[in-house]
Amino acid sequence: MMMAESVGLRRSRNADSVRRRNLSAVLTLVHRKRSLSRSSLTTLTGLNRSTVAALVAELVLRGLVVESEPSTNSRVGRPSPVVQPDPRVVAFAVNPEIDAITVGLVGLSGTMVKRVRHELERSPTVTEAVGIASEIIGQIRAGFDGSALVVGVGMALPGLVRDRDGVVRLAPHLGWVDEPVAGLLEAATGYRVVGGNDARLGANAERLFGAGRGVRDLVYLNGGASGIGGGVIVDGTPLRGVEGYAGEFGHTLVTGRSARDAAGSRGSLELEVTRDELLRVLRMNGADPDELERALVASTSAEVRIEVRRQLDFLGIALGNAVNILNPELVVLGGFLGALFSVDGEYLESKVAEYSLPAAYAGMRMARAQLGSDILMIGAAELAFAPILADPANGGE
Amino acid sequence: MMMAESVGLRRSRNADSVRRRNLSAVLTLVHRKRSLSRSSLTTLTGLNRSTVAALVAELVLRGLVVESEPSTNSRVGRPSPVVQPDPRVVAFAVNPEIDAITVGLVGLSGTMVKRVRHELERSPTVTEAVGIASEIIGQIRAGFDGSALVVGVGMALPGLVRDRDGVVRLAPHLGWVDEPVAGLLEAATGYRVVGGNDARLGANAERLFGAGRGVRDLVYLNGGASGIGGGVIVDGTPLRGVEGYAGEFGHTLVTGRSARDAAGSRGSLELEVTRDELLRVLRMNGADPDELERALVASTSAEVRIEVRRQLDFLGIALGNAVNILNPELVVLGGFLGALFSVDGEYLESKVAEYSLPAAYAGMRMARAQLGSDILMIGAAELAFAPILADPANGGE
DNA sequence: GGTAATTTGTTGGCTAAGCAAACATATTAG
DNA sequence: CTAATATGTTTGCTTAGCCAACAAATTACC
Repeated sequence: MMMAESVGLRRSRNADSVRRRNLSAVLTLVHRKRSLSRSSLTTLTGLNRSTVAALVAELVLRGLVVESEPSTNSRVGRPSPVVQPDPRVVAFAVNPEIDAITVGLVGLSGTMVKRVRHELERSPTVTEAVGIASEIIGQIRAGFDGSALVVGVGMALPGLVRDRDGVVRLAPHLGWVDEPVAGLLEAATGYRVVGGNDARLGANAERLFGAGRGVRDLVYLNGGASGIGGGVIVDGTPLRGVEGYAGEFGHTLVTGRSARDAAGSRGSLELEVTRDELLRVLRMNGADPDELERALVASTSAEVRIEVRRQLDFLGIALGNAVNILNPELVVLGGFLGALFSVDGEYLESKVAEYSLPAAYAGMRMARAQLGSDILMIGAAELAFAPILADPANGGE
Repeated sequence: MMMAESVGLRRSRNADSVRRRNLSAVLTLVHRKRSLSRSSLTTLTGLNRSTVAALVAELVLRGLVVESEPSTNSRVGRPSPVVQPDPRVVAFAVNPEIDAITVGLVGLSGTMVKRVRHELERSPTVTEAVGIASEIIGQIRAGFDGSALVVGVGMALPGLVRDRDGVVRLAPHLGWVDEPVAGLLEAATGYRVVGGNDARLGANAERLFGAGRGVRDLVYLNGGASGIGGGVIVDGTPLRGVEGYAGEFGHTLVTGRSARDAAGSRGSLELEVTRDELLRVLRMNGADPDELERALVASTSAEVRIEVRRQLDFLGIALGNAVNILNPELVVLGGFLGALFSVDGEYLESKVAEYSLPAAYAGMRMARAQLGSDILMIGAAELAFAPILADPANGGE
């Protein structure tokens, strides 16, 4: 059993796994493209016309997709019906933070249906977070007309999350240690709840619907108020590691301090590259990402310019190392790292070039994150959609 | 077509791909285990008895495996025939180095059949390397009795290799730049030739037949005379990156020097952690790995102890970063890095613990590489075996 | 405006391949 | 020597994708 895994065989590969794979392929395509003609499904999957017709029919029967009249502006030939995710299929997304808990309702098309942000006076305990989230979920649920199919709840958690069971091993900013958040919310709501690290979910969201569409190998780094998180997509799949902790770029050592002077700080990326320091040199307190970016771009202060370059130097080291190790096609920068990139992307690129192998650097490009504030909602919902996308016939159980 | 890829669908998933997958699963298991009863194939694959019988029969017919009498010491019940790789199925492995070119003949069971090391006065040009390799291959070929099935040639190359076409982008120690080595050897021998970075092939070999058996996420680092190479296995698959350059840990920045004093060296791992420096403090010139290790362990010199710790400090930083980013289950150290680990593994572990997140470190262990000098031969041959393992029915073309 | 070309949907029969069940066989247990 | 057990072997069943023929809906073009 363990050995079967080691050959790379996931499930049974008996005859009916073919059906499962094909249903999954079709549903996944519809999910990602949001709208698609049946004929393009045929070309994209490489399956026979008649087979695709049968697959789509089954998905319609299961209430996962809807088929509608062909679009008018078509080419020569018989028009092909349009296939879209059934709007009744939804997932909840939950994102607890220091100052708020956000709950969203996301459709199978990857679009936000509803979004509720509950502001907080102080950082919530696990019990509070679960209580508030389940209450909001209950409210939204009460508004359903009965036809909705909720596939589950995905949680974007700011910390180390063991993805097997959604236990938060450590969320320093929330002060959570070894908290079975997913399990608690599951008990409170009755839905299946899956948790994941916020930045890793963001990486996946950017790959599916943002700057990384169609890219199979990318590195995503996000700069937030509480530090730097990241995620890696390898060959189209989010990198997990053994227990789901992969992608912690924030703790990469980027200076020799620790090795040199024992008294110094650890010299990790997220100690050197911080939003707070940018705000300080800009003489601002707290700002939303756009505001920060405008101020950075507008600033003519030498102090600001120097600080930006200092931070870009360190970011360049971390990215250079990442490029050497992972040889990605794309590096996506989100949060205030995106702002830094906007301010002086060329300088950052020159630094990455300096610290990475020419061949690896040559195959790479950089981009800002495209998804805005919905990114974590979409990423979290993706967790909840995953089972049904992988196995549309039995994904519910 | 590109999009089909982005859904994670490799080939066609029509009905006969099931057969391909199952044949591949069986042959891969036989390849890895070397010897296996048919009944254990049934349990390991999860397929039906009769299906496995048919699959094995087809593989026998194609000359890829042999079935033999059941082993005598069996349990209750009808004994099950033993399935093994057909010994006639072989691959050539080629490893050009500064001072020698090694050619090996490796069986489908992953064992060395023959090995020829051709010593050189000076570093070979590409033409020389290809010439020598193809001549040795010709000689070995001449000794075949005609029944041998050569699936191809795998090359372990000390440098950056674009794995799509086996072009060496840069092999600093050999002085090769943008050399289509694989193509040249293919033309010279008529066999299909595939090339890969030596350390990455080593990582795969260790995973299949060495310290990493059964492990799905591992990081491998090898220390050689010419630097430090590495490879990463993610979820059971070697990490490639876009063009196959992933795993270049040697160039990881482990000091802040470059950012601090522009005059200093780059401060990369392989500039700080070197075999030459160990040899220098040991007052040795050139030594085989075992000799170096014995000397290191035996030495009581303070200078040696200090240098070992200095190198372990840097190695600890690089590994700590790697652990944070990749969250591996196992770190395997080969070459003189294995020797360093033997000398003071506990110190290295303490350093890795210091630079990595506790949760990620807790899930990890370290080990020495197990495969000796055959590692590159086995890893390279694996490249040649890959097509036939993936598609036993048509892997030849 | 009518016919041809084109593309796609629909239907019915075919085939590949895994599965299940019944039976056969070779071993150990006692 | 018989029972228990595990596995090989054989036969027919079922699933599901494919193909080919035909139908339908659109554009192209005279």
